[in-house]
Amino acid sequence: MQPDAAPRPTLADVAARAGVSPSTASLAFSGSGPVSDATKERVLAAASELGYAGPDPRARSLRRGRSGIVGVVLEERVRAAFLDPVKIQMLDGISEGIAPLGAGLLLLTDTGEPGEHAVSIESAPVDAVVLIGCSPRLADSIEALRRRGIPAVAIEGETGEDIPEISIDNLQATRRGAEYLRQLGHTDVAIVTLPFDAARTRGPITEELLRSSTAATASQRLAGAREIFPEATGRVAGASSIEEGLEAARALLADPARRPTAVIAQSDLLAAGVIQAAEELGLQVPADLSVLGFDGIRVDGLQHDLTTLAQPSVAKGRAAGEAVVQMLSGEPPASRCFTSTLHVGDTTAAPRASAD
Amino acid sequence: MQPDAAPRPTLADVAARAGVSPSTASLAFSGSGPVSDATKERVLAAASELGYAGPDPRARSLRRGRSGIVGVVLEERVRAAFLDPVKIQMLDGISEGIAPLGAGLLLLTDTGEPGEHAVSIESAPVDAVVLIGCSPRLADSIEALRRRGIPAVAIEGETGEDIPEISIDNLQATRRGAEYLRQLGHTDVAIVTLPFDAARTRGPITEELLRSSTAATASQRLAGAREIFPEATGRVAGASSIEEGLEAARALLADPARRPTAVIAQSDLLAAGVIQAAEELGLQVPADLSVLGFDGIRVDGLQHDLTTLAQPSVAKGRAAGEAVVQMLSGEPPASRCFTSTLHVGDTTAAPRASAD
DNA sequence: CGTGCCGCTCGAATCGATTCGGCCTAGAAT
DNA sequence: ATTCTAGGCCGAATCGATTCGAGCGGCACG
Repeated sequence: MQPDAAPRPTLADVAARAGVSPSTASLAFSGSGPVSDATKERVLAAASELGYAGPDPRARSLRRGRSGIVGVVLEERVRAAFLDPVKIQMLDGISEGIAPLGAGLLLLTDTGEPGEHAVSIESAPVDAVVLIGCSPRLADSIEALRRRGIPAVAIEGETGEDIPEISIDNLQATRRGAEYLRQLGHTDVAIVTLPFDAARTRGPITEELLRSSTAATASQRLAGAREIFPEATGRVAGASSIEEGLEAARALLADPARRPTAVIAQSDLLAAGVIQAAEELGLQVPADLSVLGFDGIRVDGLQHDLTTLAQPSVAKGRAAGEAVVQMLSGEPPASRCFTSTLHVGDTTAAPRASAD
Repeated sequence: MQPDAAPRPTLADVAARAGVSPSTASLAFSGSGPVSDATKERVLAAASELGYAGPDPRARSLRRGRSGIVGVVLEERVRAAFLDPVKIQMLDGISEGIAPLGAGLLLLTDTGEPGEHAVSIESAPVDAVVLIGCSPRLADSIEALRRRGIPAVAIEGETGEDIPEISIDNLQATRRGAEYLRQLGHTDVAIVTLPFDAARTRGPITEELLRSSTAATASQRLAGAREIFPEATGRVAGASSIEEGLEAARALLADPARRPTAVIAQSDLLAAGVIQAAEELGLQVPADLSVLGFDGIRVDGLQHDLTTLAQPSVAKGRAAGEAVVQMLSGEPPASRCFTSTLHVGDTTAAPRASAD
C-alpha cells in the first residue's frame, strides 16, 4: 500500500548511513568547515548510494536567509516586455551585473492582481529586486518590499522611496534632439509620446493627461522637447511599438494642411511606425518629414538609419545589477544617471520649404 | 548597542500580539480554514501594526514543499539566448502555458560550472523545469533533477530519459524545403548548419563531426536536406546569428568556380547572414543565389521576405508550459511534435543557369 | 609521563510557517 | 435540562538543513 511513497532521502538519512551526525554531514556538503577527508568521502559515498541529490534548496534558503534569486519586475506581461528590445538589453545588463552573485533571475510581472498568483512581487523568495520602468501603481508592492527588508533598485521609475534609481537624462537628451531639429530649420514639430498613465490612454496630448501623468519618462521627454518647441503638440501612443507609432502618426499626418515637418517620437519603435505612416501617405523621409527616435536600438524591418537618442541600455541594466550586489553586501548604493547621445542617421534633414 | 538589529516580525509575533496561537494566525493569513471573521481581522490588524509583510516565502515553501517557481534552462548565457527571437517566443509561450500555476519563471543558464553558482540547475528552488535546446552535457543536471523528483520538460533536446519532449519535424520540414529547391531546379546546394557540439566548433561539415554530434536539431535538419541532396556539403556555424551566417557563407561563396546555386541555412538568422555575404560579393538574391531559412521569425534589418520553414515557436513554449502544469497535477504528460510549414518568400528562385 | 593545544565531530537550537488531531464551548435538538 | 454537534481555536510535530559552542581524542612539547 505504498502508491508512490518513495520519500526522498534527507541529509539526516545520509548522515545516519554514513555513521556521522547530521551536522557533520552538512559540513561535508556545503561547508568548507573542518571535516576530515575520510569523513567527507564517506558522507559523499553514502549520499550517492542513497541517491541523495544535495541539500534541499528550500530548507537551505530558510536557514541561510538567502535564496540566491534576484527578482526582475516587468510592468507588462512577459510577452509584451520581450517585444521591447530595450527591455531585453537591460535584462541582459542586469544578468551581467549580478553575475558575481551567481544568482538566478526570477521574472515577475506586475499584473496588479495578487489574488491567484502563488508568486507575486510581494511573496517571492527573492534576495533583491530590480524594478524596470515601475509606475506608482507598484507603490503597495514597494511598501511590502521595504517591510520585508528586500533591497530594490529601480530603472527608470519614480518610486518615491529611498530606492536607488538608474536613469538617463531624458529631458536633456530630448532637448538636444529637438535643438538639432531646430538647427535644421524645423519650426513645426509634432510629438508622439509613450503612455502617460497606467491605463495607456491613447489620443491627443492634453494638459489634463499631462497633469495626471504617472510616467516620468514620457513626461520628461516631452518637457525636453517643449523647451525648444514650447507650442509643440502631438499624440500619445498606447505602448512602445511600431503599430502604435503608425496609428498615432496617421492621425498626425492626416491633414496635409496641418502637417508638421518633423516628428519627435519617444521611442525608436514609435519612430519606425511614424516612418511607415509617412510612406503610406507618399511622404519622403527625411525630405518631406524628419523623424527623431529615442533608444538607439536596431528596429526590425526598418530600412533607415534612424536619427535617435541612443541610450546605454545594457549599461543601465548592469548598473542596476551592480547596485543590487552592493546592497546585498551592505554598502549603500548610489543612484546613477546615464547620458544619451544623439545619433544622426538619415531620417532627419532640413525641411523642404524652410518657413523660417 | 543595536546596530541595525530590527528583527522582522514573524507570524508568531503577530499571533502573540493578536492574542491567538500561531496556528490560528497562519490560518487567518493563507488558509481559508475555519477562522471567525473577528479573529481574522484582529490578526490582520496586529500584522499591520507590527509591519508584518506576510508569511516568509522561504519558510512557506519549505513547509508546503512547493516554491511556485518554474525554472527555464537556457543553454547559453542569458544575453545570448535573448538575441535569438525563437527563444524569446518560446519563453513567451511557456509563460502563457504555466499561467494557471501563477508561478514565476526562473532563468537558469547551463554554464557547466556549478562551482561558484549559488543557484544552478541542480540547486534551485523550482517546482519544475523546462529545458530549452538541451544537449547531452546537461546529463548530470537531468540526473539530479530526476533524483530530486523535479518534473522536467524538454524543448528540442534529446534527454535520453523519460522526460517528455516538445519538438518539431526537423527532418521532414527540411526535406520539404530541400524538395522545393530541387523542384526549382537546384542541384548544387550548400548547407549552413547550427553547431553540432557543445564546443560550437566552426568549419566545414565533416563526417567525423557528424558522428560525434550532440545536437539533434542540427543533425536532423541536415539529414532532411541530404535526403534530397545526398552529396550536399557546407559549413557549420558557431551559433544562430547573422554574424555566424555571414562568416560561414563567405567561406562557401568565396570561390566563384565552386559556388552553389542555393544555400540551406538551419536558421533564419544564419540565412540573413548568408544573404548579407552574397550581397557583399555582388550576388543577387534570389537570382544568383537562393536562400532557405528555418524558424519563420522576422529578421532585424533583413530586406527580404525570407523563404523559410516556419515553426510554431510560441505554441511549442505553450505546450511545454502545459506539460509542466500536467506533471505538477500528477497526470503523465505526453510528448508533442509540431509541424513546420514552408513559407515561400522572395529569396528563392530557379537557378540562373539551370545546369540540370 | 603529564599537560596543553588543536582539529574533528556531535547535540541541540533555530529558521518561520503549516497542518492535523484534539479540545472546548456555544447553540440546537430532544 | 442534558446531550449532541459543529464551528473555532490551540499544541505540537514537522519541513530539511545550518550553525555554534561544547566535547573529545590525539599529538607534540616540556
